[in-house]
Amino acid sequence: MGTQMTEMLKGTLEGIVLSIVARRAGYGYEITASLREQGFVDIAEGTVYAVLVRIEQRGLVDVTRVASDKGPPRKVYAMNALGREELDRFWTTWTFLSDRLIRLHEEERSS
Amino acid sequence: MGTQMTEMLKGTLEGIVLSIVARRAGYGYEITASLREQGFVDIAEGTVYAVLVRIEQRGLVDVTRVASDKGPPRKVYAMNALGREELDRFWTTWTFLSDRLIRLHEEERSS
DNA sequence: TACCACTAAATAGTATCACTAAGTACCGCT
DNA sequence: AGCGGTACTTAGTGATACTATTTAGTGGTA
Repeated sequence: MGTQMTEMLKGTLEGIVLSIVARRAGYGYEITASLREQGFVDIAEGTVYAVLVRIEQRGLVDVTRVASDKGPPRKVYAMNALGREELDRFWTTWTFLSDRLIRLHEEERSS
Repeated sequence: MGTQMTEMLKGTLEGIVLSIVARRAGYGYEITASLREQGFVDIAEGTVYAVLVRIEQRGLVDVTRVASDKGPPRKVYAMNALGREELDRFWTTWTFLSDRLIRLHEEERSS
C-alpha cells in the first residue's frame, strides 16, 4: 500500500474498526470485507485482526465465539461501554485534527 | 501528550508542516510556534525538527542558512516542486480518508 | 482420494513515525 | 558570570500498520 495512507491510518484505523463494530457486532473476516466495500481495498486481513486483538485486550469490545457453516468458528466482536467511551474520544480527537487540517487546506488554496 | 492524538498525527504531521512551509518559507522554531498558535500546543520541538530533517532528506524542501540576531543561525525551509507534489498527494490521501470517516461518523449517529 | 477455493483467525518480523529527554550553540541583558 | 530566550540536534522508546506465512474448517471437483 502507499506509504502515505499507511502512516495516516495509524491512529485512525482503530477508530474506524470501533465505529464499524459500534453500528453492528461483527467478526474479523466480515469487518475486513466491510472495509474493502468502503474503499479501503488495500488493507490486509492481518492488519484488521491485529486491531481486533488489541481492542479486545484493552477491553473495548466483548467477544463471543460463534460456529460457522462456512469455515472455522467466528469471533464476534460487540461494542461495550468502555469501547463507546473510547470511540467518543476518538471522534473528539479526530474532529479537532480535521478542523485544523481543513483550515490549513483552505488557507493554502487562498494564498 | 494523549496517545490517541500522537498516533493520529502519524502521517498527518508531515503534511501539516509541508502545508505551513508551502504558504511561507520558515524555520523550525518559527514553525513550532505556528503549530502552537494553531492549537497543537502539545507538539514537542524535537518532533517538529525530526519532521524537518526528514522532508529535507527526501528533497521536498530547499534549505538556506540565515543568520539571526537573537540566537544561532536559522535553517529556513522553502517548498520546492517535489514538495509541492508530495503535498498534493497528501491532500488527496487525506481527503479520501476524511470523506470515509465523515461518512462513518454520520452513519454511526443515525443508527 | 487429492486438490482447490473460500472462509476465518493468528503470528513473527519489519519499517515508520511521534515522543521523551537531554544536550549544544548563540545572543542580549542584568 | 549567570540567566532566559532563541535555535537546532540526537539517542532511545513505544505504538502502529505492513508483509508474509501458518493453521483450521467447509464444500466442491477432477
